[in-house]
Amino acid sequence: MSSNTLGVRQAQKRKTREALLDAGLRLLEEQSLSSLGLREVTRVVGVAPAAFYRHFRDMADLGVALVGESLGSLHVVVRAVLAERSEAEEVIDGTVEAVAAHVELHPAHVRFIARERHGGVRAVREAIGAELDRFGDEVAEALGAQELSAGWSAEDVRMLAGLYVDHLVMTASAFIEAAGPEERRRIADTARRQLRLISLGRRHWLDG
Amino acid sequence: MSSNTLGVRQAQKRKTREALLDAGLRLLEEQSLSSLGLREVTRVVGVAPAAFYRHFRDMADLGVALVGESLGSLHVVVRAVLAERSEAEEVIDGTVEAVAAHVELHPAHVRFIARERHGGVRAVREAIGAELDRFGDEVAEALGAQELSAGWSAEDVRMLAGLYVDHLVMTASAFIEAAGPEERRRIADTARRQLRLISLGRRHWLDG
DNA sequence: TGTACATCAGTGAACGCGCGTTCACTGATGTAC
DNA sequence: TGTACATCAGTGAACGCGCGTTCACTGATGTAC
Repeated sequence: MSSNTLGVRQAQKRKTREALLDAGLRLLEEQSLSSLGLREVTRVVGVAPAAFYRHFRDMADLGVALVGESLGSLHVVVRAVLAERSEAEEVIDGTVEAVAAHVELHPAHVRFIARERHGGVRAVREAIGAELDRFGDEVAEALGAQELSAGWSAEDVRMLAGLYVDHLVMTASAFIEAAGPEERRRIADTARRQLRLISLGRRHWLDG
Repeated sequence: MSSNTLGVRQAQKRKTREALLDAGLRLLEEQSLSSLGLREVTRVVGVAPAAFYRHFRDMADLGVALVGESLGSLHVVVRAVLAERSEAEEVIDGTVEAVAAHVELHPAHVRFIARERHGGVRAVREAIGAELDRFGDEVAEALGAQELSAGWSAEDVRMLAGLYVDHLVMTASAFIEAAGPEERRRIADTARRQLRLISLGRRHWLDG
């Protein structure tokens, strides 16, 4: 076995682990983590219940692993949006489109985060909270580097970043529950106007 | 039995029903509705499991009843805040204080709403969503009547109202998870500044 | 006021079922020489 | 390359347990006269 290829055994183990995570995520579309059963998950994957313990201590442990996976994919979106260097209006449109596209592409991930952010499993709640804080820090850093933030205190920049992150999560959650294209359009439209209003508040912060 | 007093039988039934709701709410501080058991609830109340069916079809039914109870108490707070007629800055301080006080007074109600808003039980999710929409309508009506909203379209007023309601829910959820007085102060401070920024955006909406 | 009957909230036993966890095991993969 | 032994992901049977739901019931409350 070479140093950069996994042995057959490790590769198979990783495959099973990912199958368990996928099955869990799928089953969580219709229930909460605190009611998801170990046997349910292993049944979907097609392994014996006891095999679960080779990968996770319990369902909370699997949940924490799902947090990393779910928010990792969102990280990419946020970074892409922050890298934008165009006009404010375009940035807003781009952000809302990126969020809509992300929800379309990874609905189960987004639903999981929305559902468990305040869910019944403390370890998972805390993992999501910590990860969203890191998002906030990242956004704050990007905002701080912009001309518009000249003269702002670090605290105020972080407060604005928090508002953006919260708004992003609210919007993503709204998209998830949208019944059809008509409702999605309405949600996107409202989100854009809210971002515009926040953007206006930002521009007048120092002379307000 | 007079027309405005309940018979003994009805009074006792209502008492049991309320005991079931209270027990459910209490147990939901540490888990989600989709994992809350009927036997758990009846055990806390001290009645036979089968007695549950005299009051609710199933746990989802009990959950929907809790939505009314939980958001009913918040309604009072919102109305009080909206009735304020003082300076913008005072209104903001008053709002944040009212939210903090409400969370202090009814933590279980607030936690329930935060947890189940995107939780695993559709009927409850929808009941919460509908009720929050009604909050939005109510706030929009109050905002629309203010001078600052002259020249605004109804849609824009509703959009702003939605932003306020979402922010209120986010702030209440943050208070719930706060570890101590220090963190609560930080959350209140951030919430005030965010409301101030939104308020600025509002003032410049038409000339933006 | 008293009596006879109706209502119905809550009981308690029973049911079949799926749960999480344990355990000794198997057999393919990995390692040492 | 071949052999002997070690590792360990996944097995399958077993366990005790609490679950939701049903049912005929009891006895206090309510109603009609």
